[in-house]
Amino acid sequence: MIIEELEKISLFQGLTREHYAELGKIVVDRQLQRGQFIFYEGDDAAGFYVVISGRVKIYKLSFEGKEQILHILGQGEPFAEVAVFSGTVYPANAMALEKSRIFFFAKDAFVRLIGQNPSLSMNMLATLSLRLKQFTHMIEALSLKEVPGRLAAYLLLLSRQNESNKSVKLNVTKTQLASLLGTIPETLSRILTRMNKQQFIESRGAAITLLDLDGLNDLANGLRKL
Amino acid sequence: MIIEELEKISLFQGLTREHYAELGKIVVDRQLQRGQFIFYEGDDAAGFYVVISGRVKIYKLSFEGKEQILHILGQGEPFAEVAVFSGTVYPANAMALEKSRIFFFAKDAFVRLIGQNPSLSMNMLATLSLRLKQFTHMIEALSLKEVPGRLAAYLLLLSRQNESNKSVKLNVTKTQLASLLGTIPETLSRILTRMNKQQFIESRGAAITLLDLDGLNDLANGLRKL
DNA sequence: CGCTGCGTTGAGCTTCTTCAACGATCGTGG
DNA sequence: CCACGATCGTTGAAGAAGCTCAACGCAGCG
Repeated sequence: MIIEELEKISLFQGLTREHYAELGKIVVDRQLQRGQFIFYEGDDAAGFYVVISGRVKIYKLSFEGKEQILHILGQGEPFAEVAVFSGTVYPANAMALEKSRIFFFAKDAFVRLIGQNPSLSMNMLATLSLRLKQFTHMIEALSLKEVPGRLAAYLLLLSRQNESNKSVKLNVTKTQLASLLGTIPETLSRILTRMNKQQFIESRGAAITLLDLDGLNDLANGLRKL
Repeated sequence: MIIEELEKISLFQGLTREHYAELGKIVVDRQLQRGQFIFYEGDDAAGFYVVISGRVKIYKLSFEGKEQILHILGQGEPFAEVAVFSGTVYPANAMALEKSRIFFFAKDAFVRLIGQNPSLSMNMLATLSLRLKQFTHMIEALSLKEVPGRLAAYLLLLSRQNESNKSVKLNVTKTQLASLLGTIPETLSRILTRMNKQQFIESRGAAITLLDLDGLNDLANGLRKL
């Protein structure tokens, strides 16, 4: 049961049967309620996690309580890997967005495994690099784009992933989307309204149809304003 | 000459004599003028670099020309490592801030080395993790802190590094600092003035004395406003 | 059935940017 | 070595973008 789940995790692709067995020995299987905390920023970092089912958010909080979501992770995605290789505490908070199942891997046991398995370490390097790239885009968006541009970029990203090009279904609440885009629900709501009025999109609840891909692209690149 | 430089690079600590020789074979030694470009965002990523002397900035540009500096790198620090493990193009621009010397390592040759050397791969994992943590702080700052808070956090960071606790010397121009903090020179200048007037700091050019560490800490954490 | 969280809208305000002007400084070529 | 241009840094006035606060409808869930 556990081994089967391990084999589905892309981070663990290319491992030998023995290594799966090793992983199986050190893994801790956890069930989470919706809204349950996994760790808080500053907690001692004992290891990292992989989402088996459900969804998890990684986020920071300001003193006033404003939230910035760094990631929303789904099936097969690892999180808190940073804790394994650098630093002794988690640099952000983690919470289950829905009923979820996650695997925990203790730091030291995992480091031993990775030292013996070049393929595992290459996978981990690729994972970390990917995250760095994502953060690069997030920093760019926060610093160089206004909220309409960030939203447009996000919608286009979704449409590229979904393949059903012009129709997109938000997989997070609008409040969470606001937090992911570095803004607040009120602002997001207003901008969605404006995008509707100006025929960039047509949104009904979580279902959004992209009416003007070129226009959205211009918004995302700062070539046009709302 | 080259081998000696390689031995000083912390990313390469713990390697055998043979591996240094290998690295020496694949390294490309480059001299850069102040202001010289190293690569542009979107360029084909052939490998990564290490700064031997001088300083290099990694940055993004908006369509309107506003710049966000992601990193400023000095002696011994690697950059563009992401290019090696994920993606085919550089995700940002790189330019020498001063006369600099850098080493270039081609992607494929380096990947071969890393596959054979667990110590090298652990070093690389640690490096990437550190960068991720730095980016986490940057995202937090951009999204959750106002400019005075970002500046206070930056000054405190410098003072912690320098050990000469309360006296800090900016190692970048104020224009660059503004870009690093996600703002513009005018705003930074105004805030420095206010911090002076309110006795948080005393600044003369690039030399800044931190007069009220607790106050700066409060600013950095959003407990107090300027 | 009531409660809680989500989403929307309006009014007012804060923060930051833009645009403009100007002095200081730095580096370079004459 | 000086003079010049370019960059850097500062300050003011005006404007834009986004946030806060408040109110309210709505849906989902216990």
